[in-house]
Amino acid sequence: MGADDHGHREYVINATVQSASLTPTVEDYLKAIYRLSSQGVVAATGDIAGLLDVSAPSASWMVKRLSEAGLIEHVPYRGVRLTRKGRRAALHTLRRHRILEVYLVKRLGYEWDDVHEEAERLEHAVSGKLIERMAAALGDPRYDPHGAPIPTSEGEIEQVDLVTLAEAAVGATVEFRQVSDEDPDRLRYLAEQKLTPGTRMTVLERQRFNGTITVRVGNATRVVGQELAGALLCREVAA
Amino acid sequence: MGADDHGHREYVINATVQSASLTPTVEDYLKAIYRLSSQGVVAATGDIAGLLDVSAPSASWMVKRLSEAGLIEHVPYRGVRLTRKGRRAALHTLRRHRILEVYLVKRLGYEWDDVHEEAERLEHAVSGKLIERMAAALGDPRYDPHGAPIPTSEGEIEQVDLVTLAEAAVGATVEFRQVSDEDPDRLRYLAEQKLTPGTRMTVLERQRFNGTITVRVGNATRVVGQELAGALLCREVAA
DNA sequence: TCTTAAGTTTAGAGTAGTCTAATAACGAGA
DNA sequence: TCTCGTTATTAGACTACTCTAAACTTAAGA
Repeated sequence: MGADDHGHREYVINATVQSASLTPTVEDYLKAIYRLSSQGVVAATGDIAGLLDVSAPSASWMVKRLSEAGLIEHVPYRGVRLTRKGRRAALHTLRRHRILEVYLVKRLGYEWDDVHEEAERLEHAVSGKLIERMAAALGDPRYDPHGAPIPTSEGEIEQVDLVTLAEAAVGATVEFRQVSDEDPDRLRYLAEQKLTPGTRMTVLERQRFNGTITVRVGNATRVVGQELAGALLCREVAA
Repeated sequence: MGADDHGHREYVINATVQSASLTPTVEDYLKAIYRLSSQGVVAATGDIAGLLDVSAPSASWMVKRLSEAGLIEHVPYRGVRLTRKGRRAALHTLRRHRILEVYLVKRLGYEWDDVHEEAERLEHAVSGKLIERMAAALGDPRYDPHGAPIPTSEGEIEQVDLVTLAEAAVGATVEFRQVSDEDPDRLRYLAEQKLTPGTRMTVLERQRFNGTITVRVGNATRVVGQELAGALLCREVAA
């Protein structure tokens, strides 16, 4: 060692990771990688950079560190995948984030379009004790305000196959289950339209070229644009 | 410039400070300086280092930066004093800390000996909006669980002259008003002894050499050691 | 007034990130 | 198989802190 100084100085990550604190930055990277590799797909360094809004070299540098720490597996120029340790850490942070979101909505009068940013900061600062107290006070919720499943404190997460409304077959009845918490405008729009998780819709028609979808909600008929339809995660329902 | 490079590289603090985020570290330093210079006394660099458990050079370096940012006035080798801007920032953080402490106790079942550490981390992460929601939910509390006054959102703080029980005159009746939140053991002991802020005590006797104080609380007589007595901040009461 | 101890600051280096610019590797089409 | 565009990584610098060791100030005692 010592001879191979590749530009950035080298240091070993100090985390034992058991639950010994990862830095907020590391937690954010792990969450991003988790999101990108939902189906076991490898995440590209560039996608990580894009999601976290950092430069590609920054992401590349962090990937190296994470890999050295045993939190991810990295095949240079190929991509990245969470190890069991990394996945555990990511789900740990995700649990915090989602419990916080529920708490802010249910106990402090936040709107569902307004909780993401706050939770994003708090998830790195709350103790495990506080999160479990919040969870208990809320009756151990299983979903966050946007319908996303909350990992258990043991690190398990419900895995349901959802399709976007954009993908649903004409004639199918689906239940709107989940939407990303990251776009406040979209969330406000959905709230205005009374389109919240749990709503059942029947796909009546799909427009050929603009991708617009017509659905029946209750007795009303509604037209959903392509972009929005692609963001609404739904479960196919028998009837 | 450029020629006078005194070891540490130079950079200008980027904070406009209006309410633009100071780093957590800066907030901690300002809080420490506020505590040390309660009565307008200058705070020594070494005391700041001691309170924050950092080395003297670290404190000295930060003092320089804080001074450049207009948050403190620094006379080298003499000491440090908060500017109006610095005081505002310190009280801002203190408000967050104390609101959080009340919230944790009243809404999440925390014990008063257990809130300091949690609040210490959260105070840097919560938004102003969240703090004001918590404050409103609590009915705008004026004191934290340890009796410390909570600065208003405008940055005003109640200034009451308190004496420690150790200083109270024999024969005097005092009301226990406030105790530091930083020593969990002491707080647990006080809770066990049912000695909480609001308790009235009459000083019956002060032992000559060990400083032990005998007080009457209600109908009971209690002996309070010197160290503990020095930590109990009291208000002198007429009767 | 001189010396010395205590306390403060400077010197210089390390850590965990950030960035831009330059280089290297991959993979798709000719 | 070669070339070229895209993507990834390395090079090197900067920030906001941390530290130890050394130098400097101040205040107090002889």
